[in-house]
Amino acid sequence: MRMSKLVGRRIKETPRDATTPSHIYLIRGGYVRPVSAGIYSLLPLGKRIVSKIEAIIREEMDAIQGQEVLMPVVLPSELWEESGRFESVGDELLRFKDRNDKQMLLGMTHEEAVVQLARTELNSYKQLPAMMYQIQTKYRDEARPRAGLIRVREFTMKDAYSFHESQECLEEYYSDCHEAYVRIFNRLGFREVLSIKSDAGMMGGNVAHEFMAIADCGEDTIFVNEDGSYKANREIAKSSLAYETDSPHIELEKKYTPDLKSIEEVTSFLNAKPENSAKAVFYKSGDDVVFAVIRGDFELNEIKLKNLLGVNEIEFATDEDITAIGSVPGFASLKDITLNNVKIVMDPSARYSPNLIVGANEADYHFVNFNFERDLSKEIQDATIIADIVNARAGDPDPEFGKPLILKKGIEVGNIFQLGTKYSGAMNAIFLDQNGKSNPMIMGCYGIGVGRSMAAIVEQCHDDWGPVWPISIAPYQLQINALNLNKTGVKEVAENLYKAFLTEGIEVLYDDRNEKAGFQFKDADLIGIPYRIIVSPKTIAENQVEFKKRDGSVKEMLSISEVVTKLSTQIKEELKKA
RNA sequence: CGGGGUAUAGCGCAGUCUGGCUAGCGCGGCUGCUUUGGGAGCAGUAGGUCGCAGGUUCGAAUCCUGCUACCCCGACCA
Repeated sequence: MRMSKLVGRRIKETPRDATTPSHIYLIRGGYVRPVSAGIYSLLPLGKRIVSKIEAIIREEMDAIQGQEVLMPVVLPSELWEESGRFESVGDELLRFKDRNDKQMLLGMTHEEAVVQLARTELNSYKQLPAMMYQIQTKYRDEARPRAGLIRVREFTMKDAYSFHESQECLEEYYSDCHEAYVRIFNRLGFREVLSIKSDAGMMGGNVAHEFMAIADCGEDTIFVNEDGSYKANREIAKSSLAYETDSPHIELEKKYTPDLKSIEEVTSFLNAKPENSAKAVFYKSGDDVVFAVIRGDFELNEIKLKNLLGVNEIEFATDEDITAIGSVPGFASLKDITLNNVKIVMDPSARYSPNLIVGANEADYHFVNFNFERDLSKEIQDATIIADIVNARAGDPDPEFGKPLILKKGIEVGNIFQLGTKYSGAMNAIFLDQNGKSNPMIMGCYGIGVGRSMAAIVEQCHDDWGPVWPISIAPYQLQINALNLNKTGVKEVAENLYKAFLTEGIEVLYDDRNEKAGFQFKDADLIGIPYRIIVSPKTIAENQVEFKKRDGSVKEMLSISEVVTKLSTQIKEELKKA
């Protein structure tokens, strides 16, 4: 390709709206252009990258017996009514009516569509296992798109769905797919992608993993220990603290704490630390008040609490709710509450830490030296569920190896779920087993965000001048810069090299504009092509060209006669490895 | 959905508080000449519904009212 004709200009100044490196460089480098909030067009350079990402994904999906299909973006609502998601999914599902007033929607994921295919095409155990995948546009009406291509409304996603006759078969395939994902992210050139066990969320099902590209602008927090032997996301990460269970129980005492409600106020007034206190957090779940108790230095994790209670929604309780169970807002204590319509959940941090400061269930008073087993009635102790409901914290020991936890930010570039029969059951996707009996197919689903991967790779692979594309997905493999095109010989040499590399099958971007060196180099840095050669009067005087790698690892002179063979071979070898 | 911000040439911005001639600057575009190893110089030239709609005024980019779009923080998020 000749730069003089390449569509998509480079921009010298940082666009006002762009804040993260991937957003800035993808705009400045002429890869993508915004169209509306969270909706982008791909320019030629961006499209080439995306196509290469897709090609790698296809190879690996095919390698695990995936069969590519293509399902519609626009779907009738009935399908989603069958699964129940037309009701259960919120406003991120874009619903609209066609001219016949028929309710339609834009697919944000394709479980329903693929199950519709599976239930007509797959009827017998002899056809299983089977996996269908597609690379297709999805639409999610995100409340707040952000960070360029990281969180968008319209995006391309590879989504795959597998069908099995048994849980064992699903688990085996799931593990194959996990391995395929590891290969994909390696081949795409990511520096660091962690696979993390995750909460299944709205997809339903049991086992799930998220593939997190580590990056400062990531929206998700990941907890890992120093050597990576423990890793978990915020929803499931735990820390294991040792509690001083042997400490002697000091006498319970009631203290006057006028108008002091927050942990901060109470503990500093009593000259204690937050970890010497317990705090109560009240929620309403259905008719029940949830009385959650955690140690004062922790934060409550609502997702853990919701999972524990087996509910999708909880809301904060009102003062009236709290009063109704015999407690006092701001000075709440488990002591002396009524047990009607109350669920008590206590985090181990509060349960096992001795001599805590807690509310006295009386305005303006707190207890000090509260101890669970000594100071609560048998009924209340028995009614208390002891469970992990707090956020893990940096520096706390991990629950498996006791090593300090480190927090990292990640971008979710892929995820895999063992769905089970959630969709096949609801939508009657059954098969006949060897005994002629009908069973719902057991499903798995597997996603990768294509555009998000491109952005996440920029987050991991860039310097102060622009992206440094891995060769496997670079828009071109080699760039030729010709300096002083009007000086004798430069143009001829550059043109000849351009054609020779093309003949070798190398993808070349040739800067054939008569621009100054600095101008060309800055542009080249923004385009981030891994191999670069520079032809100028100086170099051709020695029958040479300069060869540079974008990552700065190589800078050397090569003779014009050998450069084509040498670099073509090298590029092909590198591509083979990826 | 809550909080904050922005909207003036393709891009980045000034001008708005305190209304006043023909709305400016830098980059980019086009023409010509010079220049040529890290975003060149000179000269010329094109490019604007000042986000939209009302209102106040002799006069509105500027003041008032309503609306829209986009960005940031949070909530939410297969």
